[in-house]
Amino acid sequence: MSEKITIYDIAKKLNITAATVSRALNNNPKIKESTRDLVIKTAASMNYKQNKLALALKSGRSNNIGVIVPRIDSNFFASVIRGIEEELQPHGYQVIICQTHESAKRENENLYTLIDAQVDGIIMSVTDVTTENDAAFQYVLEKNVPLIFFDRSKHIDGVSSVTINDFKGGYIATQHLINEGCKAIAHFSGDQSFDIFKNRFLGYKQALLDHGITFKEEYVINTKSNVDAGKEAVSKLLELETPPDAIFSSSDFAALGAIQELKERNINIPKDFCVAGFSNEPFTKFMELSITSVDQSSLEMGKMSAKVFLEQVDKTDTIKIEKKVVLAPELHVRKSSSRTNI
Amino acid sequence: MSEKITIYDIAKKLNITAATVSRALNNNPKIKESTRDLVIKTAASMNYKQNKLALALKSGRSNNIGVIVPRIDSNFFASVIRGIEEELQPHGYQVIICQTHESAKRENENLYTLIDAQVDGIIMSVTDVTTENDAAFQYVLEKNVPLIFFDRSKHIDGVSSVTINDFKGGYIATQHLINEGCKAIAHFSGDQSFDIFKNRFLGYKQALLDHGITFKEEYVINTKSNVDAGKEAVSKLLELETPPDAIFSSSDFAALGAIQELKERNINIPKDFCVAGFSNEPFTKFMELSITSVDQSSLEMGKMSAKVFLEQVDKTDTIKIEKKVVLAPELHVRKSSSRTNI
DNA sequence: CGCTCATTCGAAAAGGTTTTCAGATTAATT
DNA sequence: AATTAATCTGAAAACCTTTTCGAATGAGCG
Repeated sequence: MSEKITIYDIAKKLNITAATVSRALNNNPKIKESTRDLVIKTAASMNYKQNKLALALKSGRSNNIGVIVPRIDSNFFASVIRGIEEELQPHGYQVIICQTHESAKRENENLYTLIDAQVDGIIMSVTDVTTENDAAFQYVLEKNVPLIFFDRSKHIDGVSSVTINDFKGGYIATQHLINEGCKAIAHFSGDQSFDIFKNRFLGYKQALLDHGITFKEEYVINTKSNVDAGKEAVSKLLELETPPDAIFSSSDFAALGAIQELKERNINIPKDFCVAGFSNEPFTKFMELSITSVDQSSLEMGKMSAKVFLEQVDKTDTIKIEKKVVLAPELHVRKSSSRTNI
Repeated sequence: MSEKITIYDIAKKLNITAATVSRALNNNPKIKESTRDLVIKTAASMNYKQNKLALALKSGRSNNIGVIVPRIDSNFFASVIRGIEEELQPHGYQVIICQTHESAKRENENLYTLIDAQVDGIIMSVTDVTTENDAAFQYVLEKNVPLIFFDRSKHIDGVSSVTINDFKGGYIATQHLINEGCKAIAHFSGDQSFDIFKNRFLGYKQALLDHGITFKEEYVINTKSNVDAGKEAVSKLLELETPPDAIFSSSDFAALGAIQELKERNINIPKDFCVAGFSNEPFTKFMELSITSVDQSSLEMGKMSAKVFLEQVDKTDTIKIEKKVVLAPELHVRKSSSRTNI
């Protein structure tokens, strides 16, 4: 167990004071070149390491940043975190992760815990958009800790956000289905209290409108983001008097469920039915019948969130700049909707 | 911006000293019941929050734990991290993540950075098993910081590890293929310098031996863990004089590549050729032709690693207990190898 | 020689908590 | 009533760094 050596130890050895050592090591200009060199050399020889905890206490900055996500074992969130880590690591920040598991209570706890741990910023995708109780968020803002939402965001003054253009995502996916000759396009919508799902829905609607297709309320089904929900939903659709011939799903998992159910019923994809999903989950491209999907450029979203944080962290002004970054979605056309390629 | 209030502020208000406040808040038994209540009450009323950085400096414990993985956007690593976070969060630990991107240099840097940040422990899957240079690891051990390897481990005295029984994983997968009637089973092996891949290979070999099938060197192909590598490898196998009728792949991705290539060549799976992979990646069960795979119980691995850490963190003894936990693998039989179900 | 000014460094406080040692108060015992 | 024991609290050190303020030294100049 190597003894902890401090700047006092160095000072004692050189018959100077700890203050001088500190200044020398921090390149303070008011130190003679010769003493600086001497200090640096002996510090190295004594194997001195700065105590980051003492520095954190003194400066009030922990050099940690908190990231809160519903869960980490989802490709999307993991990719975003990867982007954040890669962008922030060169700046000396460490990334602390928290999971909410879609619980508003956990989300609150995580916020308070991170502030208690004195993180220098928080990047998160919100779990709880419905409640009006912003207390935890206001607490963060009071402490002047930069707060950045990504993907799922909430309208709070002073909070920046990084999202993709979900409206456009919904639009181009739907437009693509129309271009492939689909006439009756259904939609699996997610929880409409989230902006992301609402906007995908609105994009879908607008695309229909722009191409002269009348919107039908019964073609919109609110589904959870899992395979079984997709199966159920498509079953309902097929029971309609005039069933659709395509689905734009807000979720890749629900899209997969729909495809499985359609195959079960011997409906030919994409000849008789097209499907497009959202998120570009890895499995969509691995399937034998690969699934068309809208990519959210998750890695880029993470990096951008980190950049926004870096911009805000040094602004000591109380004038918070609220920045809204919107990334472009990208449609990956695959077999589940490629009639032209057949 | 709410003013930071300290135990001194509470002390002043109550005409007592900060020491008493500290003791009262920490349930020190040598404090009168009445004063304790009073302190707790006024602390709450003044909205006091303990300064974790000061505590960390004083105690030398940061309440952070570092996790180092090659990358986070892989289902396996993300799941393990999820397990770690869920197990440790109730104990007040925060999880800091680092990525190595399979670079030995980055791995070293991460180790030093985490120690500098005074984490209370490190849980990692090693990137660099070949080099003899253990300096960074020794540095961690010198500081008496618990170090736990999961999955990919390295033989270092004093380091605990949590792995699955890869030998058994390879054995049961191969045995399953034999039971399905396969006579000539090939193997996609990973980098043999890693124990995990070597053991899967040995399990494969043993299963052949136990069932009277002669091992053929030319049936073993060293592949990277990606789709294209699997395609290439299976192509080589099919060029052999007596090509195999099954593959046990150490990687799900390579298994997928093999399947794609086999289909391309109109070889019927599983009737004429069976495939089994390793890792139980999500896509293996989503495929139309779902892929048999060995599950690594990643979530459990994470939780177990965290538990081992908790056991070691409070042992102030210098007598380090080196604990080796081996979890049981589980074979998930799916269509790519289920002849009996057809 | 005396003054100013720049340069370089030291003393001490600040950041907030825990903990050891000892002192004070009260209660119990003789 | 006096001594002892038990209980409670205070003072100060310790954790380690940065930073403000000011002091000392020496050079340059009148």
